[in-house]
This record gives sequence, structure tokens and C-alpha cells, in this order.
Amino acid sequence: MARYEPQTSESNWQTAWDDAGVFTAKRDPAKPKYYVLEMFPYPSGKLHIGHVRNYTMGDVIARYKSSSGFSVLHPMGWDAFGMPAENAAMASGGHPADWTYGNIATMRDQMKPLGLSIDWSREFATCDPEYYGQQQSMFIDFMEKGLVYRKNATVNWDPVDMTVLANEQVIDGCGWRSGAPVERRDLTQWFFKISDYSDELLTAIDGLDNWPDKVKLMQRNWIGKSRGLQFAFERTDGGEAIEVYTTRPDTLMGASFVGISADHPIAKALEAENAEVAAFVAECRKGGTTEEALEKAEKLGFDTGIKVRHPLNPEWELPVWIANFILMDYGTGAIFACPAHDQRDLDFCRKYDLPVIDTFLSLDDPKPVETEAFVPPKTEKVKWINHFAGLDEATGDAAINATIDLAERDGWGKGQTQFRLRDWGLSRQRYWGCPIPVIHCDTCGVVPEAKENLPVELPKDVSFDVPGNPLDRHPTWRDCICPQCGGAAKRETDTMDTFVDSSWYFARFTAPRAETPTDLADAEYWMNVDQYIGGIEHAILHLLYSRFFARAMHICGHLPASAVEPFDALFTQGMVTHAIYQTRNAEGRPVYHYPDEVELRDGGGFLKDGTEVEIIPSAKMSKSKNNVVDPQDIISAYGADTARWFVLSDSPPERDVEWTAAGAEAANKHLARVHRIATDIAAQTGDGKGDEDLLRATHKAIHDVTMGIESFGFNTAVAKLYAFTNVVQKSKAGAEARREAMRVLAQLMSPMTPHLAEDVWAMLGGEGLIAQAPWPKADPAMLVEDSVTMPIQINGKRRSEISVPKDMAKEEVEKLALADDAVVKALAGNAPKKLIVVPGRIVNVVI
RNA sequence: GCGGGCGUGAUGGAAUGGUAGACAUAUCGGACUUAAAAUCCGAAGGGCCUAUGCCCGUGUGGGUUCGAGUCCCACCGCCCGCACCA
Repeated sequence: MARYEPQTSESNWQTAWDDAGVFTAKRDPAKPKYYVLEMFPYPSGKLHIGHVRNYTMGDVIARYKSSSGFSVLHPMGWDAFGMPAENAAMASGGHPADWTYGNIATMRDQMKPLGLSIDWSREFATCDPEYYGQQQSMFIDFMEKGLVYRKNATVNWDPVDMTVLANEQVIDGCGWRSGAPVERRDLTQWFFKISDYSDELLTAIDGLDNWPDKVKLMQRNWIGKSRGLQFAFERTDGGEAIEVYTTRPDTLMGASFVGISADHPIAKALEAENAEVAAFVAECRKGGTTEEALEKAEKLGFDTGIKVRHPLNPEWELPVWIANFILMDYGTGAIFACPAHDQRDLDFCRKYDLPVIDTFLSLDDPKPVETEAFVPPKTEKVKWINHFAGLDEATGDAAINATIDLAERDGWGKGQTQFRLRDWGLSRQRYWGCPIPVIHCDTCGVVPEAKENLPVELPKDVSFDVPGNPLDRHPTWRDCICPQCGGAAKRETDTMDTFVDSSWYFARFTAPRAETPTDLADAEYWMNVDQYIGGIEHAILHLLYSRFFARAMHICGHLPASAVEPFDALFTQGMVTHAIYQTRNAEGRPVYHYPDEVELRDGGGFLKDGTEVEIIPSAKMSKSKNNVVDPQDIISAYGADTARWFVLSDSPPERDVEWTAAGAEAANKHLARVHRIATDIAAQTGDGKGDEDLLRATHKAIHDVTMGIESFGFNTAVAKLYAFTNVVQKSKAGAEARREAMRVLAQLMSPMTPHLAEDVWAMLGGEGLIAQAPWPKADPAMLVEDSVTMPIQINGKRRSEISVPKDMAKEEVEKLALADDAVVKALAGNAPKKLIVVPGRIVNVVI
């Protein structure tokens, strides 16, 4: 009989599927539709095992839904714009487009042998002019709807390379190539008005029933709706009052100073006339722009000498300080500090010897603040010290409301709702991105390109030998005709953030060749994405931007109203990790070794020459650390099904998984075993005698595996398949009964190991392709157990067990439990204190 | 620093608040074999000399509960995000 030979059979089945057009998505009015989407990959060069895991999960869902009678859309494309292509061009010459399309070809070739049920006819890359031209068209639509504007924003500026740096290119406050300290610099940039949708994006989260709670919580916190008080501090020198926004107006009596951002108009005015201020503000502008960098930076302050009056007591004067931790982007760019109830303010005040005033004390432990700020939850009752609204004991929440009411009644402040969410800055001063289709005309100003001139294509003849944006220094590309007045004009040279590209690709997949961004009829049929799968690292930005885009596309007529929340269900998978093997060179710097260079023995790892390597366990796969596992090796050694089976088994999909070659070998052994059992059963002769146990096990397997797939419990589904395989193997039932069980096993395995499933199906006389066979159904009658084993606990510890009919009355169970030897012994003639019977689950006797 | 998550045998992990360790990997023992591989069968959280008996055990320390891996609080460690990485 034939052995398990995936190398030959897998490509044969892939051809068979292609010939039958099994995976071509068709609008079929007779069937419900199902849209499965995994986040599309960045074409970094090679597929890695993490991709295999991600796409296999999606494929299990796609194949399962297809078998369950759905018309399935399961597409694939490439998130193809971005910095690595330009970096590659800088490092080794060549053109970003060649590098990108070359990588796409390689990765597509690696992906196809996996046997994924993808409709490849819909493939596109975001760097295709056909795609980004439609994106430009939508940008113009968004402009017309008032969703696009320009304003100044801060970027990381490398003063040596004279170029804008991405956050990841800033290392310890310095440029990654030049090593020069990075400065913050203002540029005029393009923005999407996502803030128009702050409240809408927040409240709509409530409707995302099939999203993980953690993602919804992260999005809520990111949008950050808060209610606070806006009011002004009058200056003693008669200058313009300083507007501040605070979410803790209740602590106003503890105000120590007023702080303003280094970018605040007052700071800018002082900067022009005072050298000391200028020096301090320049110091504040050093370092990267990330919130993390700002928060972690040493808190610095500068006393401007300006004084303001406390709104509740005109006699009380507060100093105005410039502080490096205050953001101009949030609120009004000015705050008042209450050191007693904010650790950062306290640290600042101790450093600069500013007063610390308690406004409320703990009820349990009423002592004044010294080195640790007292910051109880706003729901906790505290004791107020001469509160201006007359409060004594009250929660923070109550005090905030009382303060806002008071300020509004007396007319010195106004309650206000504020969002943390900022508008989406989409400008990038880089070449390899979608050009912003806008023209700067001396007569007409900033005007959109005419749609008939789209796409505005990137010029091919560019060089990357100097830093900066090649579009800026291209000799002719910028020259154009103003679409409004017909005069000579210049193109915008900023390109779009790659998040724009990935904010609508899911919609484009519904009609990838349409001459408009979408085809409404196709979008109506296929949207929404029924199951979206991707990394948790995209929990906030990508998903939030996509939710905004879907709304913007809807008001521009590119998506139906039903698609404003584009992802019905979301699943976030973990990443695949692998140990890093390193030795040290003469200078003590680490040298990384590929896994196949290292032999593991005696609890250590050794190179061929016997040198012991240092093993760093479970690190995220990274090209630079040489710990990326290439699925190609596993596929050529064991076949695609082994790779698929392994990435699905053992680890729960949402958790990170450590790659081990041993696991792949073991997975392969199991698949070979299934093949062998099928071969044996196919050869089995004799009667068709059925078997109650086998039948029950079959229906239980159908039920368990189906539930496992439905709930993304692939690892537990695999465990159930192992158990069922053991039952089938050992079953003494007749030939036809075992064939039937084996066919069901093949079907249940088919979403995970589709090629092997076809092998087995064909061997056992299954009709047609298993990929097109309907999913088996469990008979509920076969799932019911007649009797159940109930553990008996004494004082919460398991001491015995009894077997009882499934629906035995509680009183009967109690009687049986009290008659149990262990219980009789423990009671020693006394009556139990308490007797707990959870029907069908457990008995607990409390003594 | 802020927001979110995770932590269970040698290993991956299982477990609607109800028998902790399902299922597997590695290991050990046995069968088969001239032998090996493959395959099949079996053992196995730690400890108490014996066990159908008892104690301990889900990162650490507390708490709620008849009962906690699961819920609450604090801490430790790791991971993700922090708006120009994708």
C-alpha cells in the first residue's frame, strides 16, 4: 500500500482544486456569504513561520465555512509601500519597486505550496498604480467632504542628514544613521479629521460583540473621552489670560503652579525676546516625538516670571512655568499642577521647591503628602480640606461634578468634554508611498488634482544616494498644470502614511479590478468581513483608522451604511518565537547563528566545531537575529500539512508559540499514522458490523471539533482529533463502520490538513473532493451520556466519587453521597454542617 | 512613564467558580526485530521506605467562597501598544 508521501500528493491536490475552481469567490444568491480575511503581509522578502500560522488559521475558517454551505471570500494581497524598500535601495542600490515586486514574487511562491484556499484572482499590491490611484481618488472625495486639512505638526528632524526620521529611526534620542541628537521640528502636514468621529467611534465599540474585550478596552482608552473644566487664569501683568483644561478641577485648591508647553504661544513669544527662555525651549525640543520619550524624559521646568491669579481667590498668585512634559496637542497646552494628587507634579514641585498643598485626605490614613502623591480612584470617598463647594466627605467624581457646576454658576469656567484622540497625520516626506494628489498653485492655492489625471504615479527615475525625499529633488516630476486655472504649478511631494493603504484594502478585495474604489453591488454582497484575523499589535491604530475610513467611504458613496463597522468579528493571534543562538566575537559583541548550525545536546547548544552557544529562549523572530524559521525547510522535509498541523496544535492561537523542530517532526509522525490507519482500514475486509462506541465517539468528535473551530480553539480541536484517531485505530468494529468513521475523521481534519484529508477521502471511497463535501453533522441523541461520575469532596477536597444516572434527583444524590464509605468515615456518626450538590457536577460535604 | 495582556509538570498546553495536569512532545520500560529504525503496548507533578491512604502543588503574598488556575487587591517577571515600523 502507498506510504504517506506529501511531496507528490500535495501538489496533485492543489492542481485538482485549481481545476475545479474550488476557491474562486462567486456571488451566489442561493448561499449565505462568508468573508474571511487575515491581515495582509508586508513583503519583507521571505515568508516566515508566523505567516504560516496566521494564514493557516484563516484557512481553517475559510474551508470550514465553505464546507458548511457558505459562499466564501478569502483573498490575499500585499501591504507593499513603506520604508524597508527605501532602506534596501539605500543600502544596496536598486529601485524600491523592483525590491518590492521581487519580494512579492518570492513570498507568493512560498505561500502557494501551503495549499491555502485563497482566491488568487483577486490579488493586488498597494503599490500598484491601479490601487493607489483609487486611493488618491478617495482622498479627493474626502477633501470635498471636509475630512482633510493641513496644519503644523512636529516631526523628528535629523540635523546632520537633514531629513525627517520615523520614530523607529530614533534610537536613544539620536538619528539611527547619523547618530546626531534628534530635534523636534514643525512642518505643515496633511491630516484626516478623524476627531470628527471621536464620539461615534467610541460609542460604536459597544456594538462590536465579536471583538476581544481587551481590544475594545484599548480603543476606548485610546479615544479617551473625558469630562473636565476649561477656565482661564488671569495674568497679573494684564497679558492675555491662560486657558487651561483639567480633568481634576476638584483639586484646584491644591494648585501649585501653572504649566505651559514649550510650544505654547506665550512660550514662543518669550522665546523671541529672552535668550534664557530660548535656550530652555530649545532644550525641550531635543529628543524624539513619541509619547513614551516625552513621558520618560527628565522633567524640566523654567520659571517665566509671569504670575496668574487663582480663580477662587484673587489674592493668591501662582507662578507660570514652562515644562517639557506638557503637550501642545492635548487640551489647551496649559495646565495647573496639583502636586499632592499627581506623582509627576509632585516630583516636579519637589525638584523646583514649589509648594505642595493637600486638598483631600484618605479616610483610613489621613496624613499629608510627602514623597508619594495620594491618588485614590475617583470612586473612593475621601475627606476634603475646606472645599470651596462645601464638600466634606465625597468621592472624586462627586467633587468634580460639584466643581464644574459651581464654575458654570459663577461664570468663571465651563464644563467640557475632551478626547485624547488626535487627528490622523498622514503626510510622509518619503518616496515609496502613495502620492498625495494635490497641486500647489500660486494663483489658486492648494487644489486637488483632477480625477481624470489620476493616478498621480511615482516617477521611476529616482536615486537614494542622499537622504531626504527624492520627490523633492526630482528635476521635473513636480511640474504640472493647475487643474483650476491651467497655469504652471507644483505637485505636493508628501506621500501618504502606509496606514492609509491598509485602511480600505478589505473593501477593495470585494471588487479588486473596479474602475472606482469599490463596486457598490459587490461591496453590498461581500461586506462586512465576517472574520478578521491579525496580530494584537494592530489593536489600536490599524483597526481604528479602518473604522474611520469605512465611515468616510460611506459618506462618499463607496461603502453601504451597513459597512461602517467593517469587521464583524476579530481574532488576534499570538506570534511565533524561536530561541536565539549567539556566541561572542573578540570585542564581546554578539554573533548570531542560524538554528540549523546548532546541535542541541546535553542541555546545551553547540556549533559544528564544538563551541557552545548562548541560548536566549523565546524571542520574537527577527531577520537580524538569525532566528527566523523558514517554512520552506519544513515544507520540503515534511510537506505543507505537517507545517499546518503543527502551527495549529498545542498552542492556543491567541498566545505566542515557541517554534521547535521536534514539534514539526512529531506532527509529521501523526499525519503518517493517520495515513497508515486509513490504508489499513481501506484494506480491511469482513462484515459491516457497526459499533455503538465507535458511533458515539464519531458524533462526539464531530461536535467537539466543530465547536473548537467555531471558537478558535484549534489546539483543543487538534487534541480531540488525536483522541478520536486513537478510538478509530483501536476500534474492533466492522469494515464499513470503520470506513465511515475514518471518512468523518478525514473531513474533520480537512480544514487543517486538506491534502492528507483528500488522500484519505479518496482511499476510502469518498465522493468527489473532500474540499467540496458538506460538513458532517453531529446527532444530538448520540451525545447524551446516560450516567455521570460525580466527585465527592469533603471540605472542598476530593475524597471519593460516585457514578449516578445523569438526571438523578438531588435528594437521591445526597443519600448516595452520605452513604459513601469515605463520607461515613469522615462524619464519624455526626451530621454534616452543610451538603452541597451541584447536579451533574460535584458533591461537597462540609464537616 | 501611561494603556492593555499573559504567567499551570522536563516541554507545548487542558480545565462554563466544581475531580488540576485532557491531548501531545521529550523521557523511561516492554513487545516486534539477527540488530537498528519504524510501529505497537505501558509508566510518569513533587513528597511521605509500602498505598485502593495522607501531605504539598497553577509566578509571590493576601482576600472572597462550601469550593479559586479561574473572581478581588498588592507585588514580581515577561509580552504588545504609545499616534512617522508594519
